[in-house]
Amino acid sequence: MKDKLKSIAIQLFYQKGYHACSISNIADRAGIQKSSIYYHYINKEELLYDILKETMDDLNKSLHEITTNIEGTEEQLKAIIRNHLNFHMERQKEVIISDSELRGLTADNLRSILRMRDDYDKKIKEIIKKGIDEGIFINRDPRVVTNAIVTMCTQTSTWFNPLGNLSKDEIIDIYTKMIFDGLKIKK
Amino acid sequence: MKDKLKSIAIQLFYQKGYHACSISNIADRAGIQKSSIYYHYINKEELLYDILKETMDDLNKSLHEITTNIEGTEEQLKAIIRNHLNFHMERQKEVIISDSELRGLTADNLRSILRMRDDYDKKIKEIIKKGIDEGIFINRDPRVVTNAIVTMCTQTSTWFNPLGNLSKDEIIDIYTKMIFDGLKIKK
DNA sequence: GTCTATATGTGGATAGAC
DNA sequence: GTCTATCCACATATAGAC
Repeated sequence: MKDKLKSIAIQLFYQKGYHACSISNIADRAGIQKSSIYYHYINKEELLYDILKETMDDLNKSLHEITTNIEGTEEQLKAIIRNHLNFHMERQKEVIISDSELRGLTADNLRSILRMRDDYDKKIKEIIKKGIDEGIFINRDPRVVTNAIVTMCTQTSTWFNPLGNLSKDEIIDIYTKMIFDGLKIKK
Repeated sequence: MKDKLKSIAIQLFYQKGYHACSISNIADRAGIQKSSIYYHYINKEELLYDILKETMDDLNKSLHEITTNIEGTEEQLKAIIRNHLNFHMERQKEVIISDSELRGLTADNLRSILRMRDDYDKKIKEIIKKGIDEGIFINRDPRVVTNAIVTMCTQTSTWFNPLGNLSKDEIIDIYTKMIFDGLKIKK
């Protein structure tokens, strides 16, 4: 039931927003009384935190896999982009909640999630830096470059349509080429 | 007072989120009773809609200025990117509300805002298409390319720090170069 | 592990005086 | 244009039975 509640909450927090979705809404859909929810979660925030924590954990784990198993700066960055895009197109609801409902967390929980997010971004920034040092990437502020890449990939969660006429792989291909080579035809 | 209420609402909707911010919160900060708000706005949603509408209006106007006053596909796209970035770094609160609180709108109001947003995106897509036809941009799905560019620029609203050590112009410069030429040093 | 019943607060919104 | 007073619905959360 705890898992069921979580997946209902993901659906409803995504659809209506955390504050617009009540404990009753979740209970109704689970077919239990709202008071029964408090057996599984001490309060509403813990339910939100559980979702955010799991999502960030999974994302960070997938990044760790890549940095330990793939060699070469450019290949690493390509794999990271592919992974980030896949993750955000596959788990659209969770990542949209992660991006818009952090204000629903109290201070400690917020800190914990922000630290995970910072760790993730920092690892990518280090790879960009490495590429600049190795002379394969153009020397531009790594913080800004990282933000640009991460945010554009993250936002696929908001517009990607699994039933649309473009597959995830086609989008990954376009994004990768755009990031590495840009828009313009070189003379 | 109506303007004052709007600017307080922008601040609070941004900080706490639309549903987490009550009419009382806004009234308190304005130094009036909550019932007095209903003299200016018929309900809470109209206040949200007023903010979103004005923001989208301003954004669309600025885009129209560019497409009528600037010649050349590449120069137009550069100006659009510069404008979009400037707008999103200058009006961070409003655009973040625009991006996260659409669910607070009822059907008619939502349709109206979405149409404005679609118009905006469509104009950019047309310019990308034109650049492809003219042989200056690489032939990739214009919808995807537009989304990539627009979303990465929009998200500066979430991380740009006006007090940070990078100016808006420096960020615009980096973004423009990344979009047109990518990350990699060409051999 | 889920139920019924309930406490308590606060939400958006309206009526009518000044 | 702002006030006081009030309505009613619904929010989160708890107590205690089954």
